[in-house]
Amino acid sequence: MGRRRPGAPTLEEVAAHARVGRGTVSRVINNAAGVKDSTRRAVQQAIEELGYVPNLAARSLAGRRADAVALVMTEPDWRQFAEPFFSEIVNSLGNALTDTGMQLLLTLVRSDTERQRFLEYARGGRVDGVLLMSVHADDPLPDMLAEARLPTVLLGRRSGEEYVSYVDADNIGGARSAVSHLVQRGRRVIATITGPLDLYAAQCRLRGYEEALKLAGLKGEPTLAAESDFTADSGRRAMAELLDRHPDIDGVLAASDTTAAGALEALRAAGRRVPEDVAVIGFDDFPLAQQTEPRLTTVRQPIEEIGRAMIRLLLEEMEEGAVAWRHVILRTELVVRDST
Amino acid sequence: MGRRRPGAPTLEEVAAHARVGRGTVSRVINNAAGVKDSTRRAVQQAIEELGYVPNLAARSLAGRRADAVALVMTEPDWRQFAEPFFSEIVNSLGNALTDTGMQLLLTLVRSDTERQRFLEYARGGRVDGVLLMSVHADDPLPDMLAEARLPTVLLGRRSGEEYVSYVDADNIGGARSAVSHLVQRGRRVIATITGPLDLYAAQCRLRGYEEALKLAGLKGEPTLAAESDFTADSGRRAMAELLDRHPDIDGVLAASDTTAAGALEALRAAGRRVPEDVAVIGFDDFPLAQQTEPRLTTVRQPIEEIGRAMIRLLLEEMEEGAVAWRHVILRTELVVRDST
DNA sequence: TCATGGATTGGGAGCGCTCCCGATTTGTGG
DNA sequence: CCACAAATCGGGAGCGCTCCCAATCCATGA
Repeated sequence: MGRRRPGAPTLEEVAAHARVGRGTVSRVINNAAGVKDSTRRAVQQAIEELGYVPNLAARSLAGRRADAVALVMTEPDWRQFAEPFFSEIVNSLGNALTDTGMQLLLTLVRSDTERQRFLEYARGGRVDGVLLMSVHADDPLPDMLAEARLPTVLLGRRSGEEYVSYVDADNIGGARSAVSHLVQRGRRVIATITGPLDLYAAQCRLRGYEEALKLAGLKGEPTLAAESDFTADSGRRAMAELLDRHPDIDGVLAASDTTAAGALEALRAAGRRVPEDVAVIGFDDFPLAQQTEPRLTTVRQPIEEIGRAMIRLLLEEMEEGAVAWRHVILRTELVVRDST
Repeated sequence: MGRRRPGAPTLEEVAAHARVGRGTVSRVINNAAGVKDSTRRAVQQAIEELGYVPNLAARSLAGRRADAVALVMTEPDWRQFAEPFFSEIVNSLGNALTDTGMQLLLTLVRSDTERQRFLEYARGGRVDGVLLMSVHADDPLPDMLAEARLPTVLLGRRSGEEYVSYVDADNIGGARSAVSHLVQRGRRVIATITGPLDLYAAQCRLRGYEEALKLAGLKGEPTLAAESDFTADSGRRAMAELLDRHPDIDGVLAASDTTAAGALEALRAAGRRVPEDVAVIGFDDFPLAQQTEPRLTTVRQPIEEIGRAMIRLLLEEMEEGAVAWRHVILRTELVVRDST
């Protein structure tokens, strides 16, 4: 099954063709120093003429490196995958990786079989490091990777006691400042639409919400919180439910911009004006936040910085061999627009 | 950069530990026949005890195979990536690949640099085959892969004269039967919201629409067609535009369910009842089609079959070394629900 | 009991590349 | 023109596995 085309030129053939040694060709294709300019050109010409492409398996084997990192989505529910957060993150990781010469491979782990297969793939040395996103509290994969001594960086953490390296946004602080802003705007009955609460990030945002209420001397009732799964649809439903329970709501913090967009629709359907009757704040600051009507006030997550930080941590860990875990928490920022 | 943990046990060490030869261990880990049961068990125990994991680079090098296929998204516009079509397809490909033991790697090609890097990766033998989705008419990647003799299968084709292997749905037939159904329902002013017309699939659906109109003796004006990019938002806009141009529209064929959902909203906003005033048909039959109000009549694309067919073609091509191109066109089916 | 042939098994010969050290070439100053 | 160091270069020694053939084992039937 799947033999490679035979007769692909090898490094040795290039060397013969250019009348130099193997080492020299190797130096040239790896852009290493210590090759006379004239020689380098001769080799490059030979490569050109033969249409030589290095065999990456051989390179991996000899060099003990794969020059690739995997981005793993552990999400049995595929809907998640289609959310903008995902594509934004992939984008920023791609950018951050561009000049390292490494390939970014996305991998999907939807079942135990697939988890096992990925583990074999990773432990088999096909990737130098692993990036994990949307890790739920009970996901064992990070531990398995850590045990295998594979450089690993999580996007977000599974709990407050996470040890595996991670990059996270300051969810508590972001939510807190959002709610404080609502309070400053004179809102008194402030509800929240949370994300799925088995995600630590969602818990943190809820915590920030509660803290800010307490700080403002407002009482936070459990009935002022409704859970969503980050989709617009669930946001719509949650908002309708909240309005049902508390018709006097005048402020809402949503778990994401997408959710907030759903909430806006529900509010419109219920005949509430935004922001006059109800002020709404989203979370993420995706492009979407500027396309809603009215444009969303939201808590900006520095996606680009998150991507860069993840890659930086991963490279560091690869460098020194996964002997320590590093954590980075990035500041969030309130972006005030028209919905508050 | 990125040395693998040293001291990982090798096949040779396992052999020594189990007091057998290298070949025997190889046979065991590859589940090959011709090993006595008792020997097999002994080897398995040794593997267990040493925590042995095969080095995939070495396996690739010696076996001239990668046991992985890449799914490439060539889409400079990331929004596309977040559409349900993508996750559905990935899902079905994942299923189809499950029992081949191969890894599915998603790769993103957003720029020329990335295209080049991917090409090196693929030609370097890191994957045995390539699946390409959402290929636009002017995408050179399929040709480059074909030239490199890499087994390749497209999802959809770039034009009517596509030669590279592909799996496609019968877009013309699907659109035609959808419009015929509208005609049967007594509709006379039938519009269409097309997909981006640089996608051949979108052209075909438009063609099917036109053919059916002609068949029914209705005249099709260019102003009865509006272009979208498959998103709900563009569907909404296109529908509003169509209503503007032809207030007497009583039937619409949308380019996808997502687009149709947008169209439904625009119709509602314009005060039209569906299906009483205007009948709407989507395309794809995603779960979404059953969640709209009213539930969508739509043209079902057999996603699961498409995934299976793509994998089958790819495996065949890998088997025989990309000496021929194969094409499969899958039948589509009208699913009648409440919007017509 | 002993050939006979199929079932197992061992291990040599690579796969194509990187690493690295010793050899060769080149350049420099006296 | 020569000694000596620096800049280049060549190629042996693997990396860990699969392939495959020769060697060994074993059950059978005459």
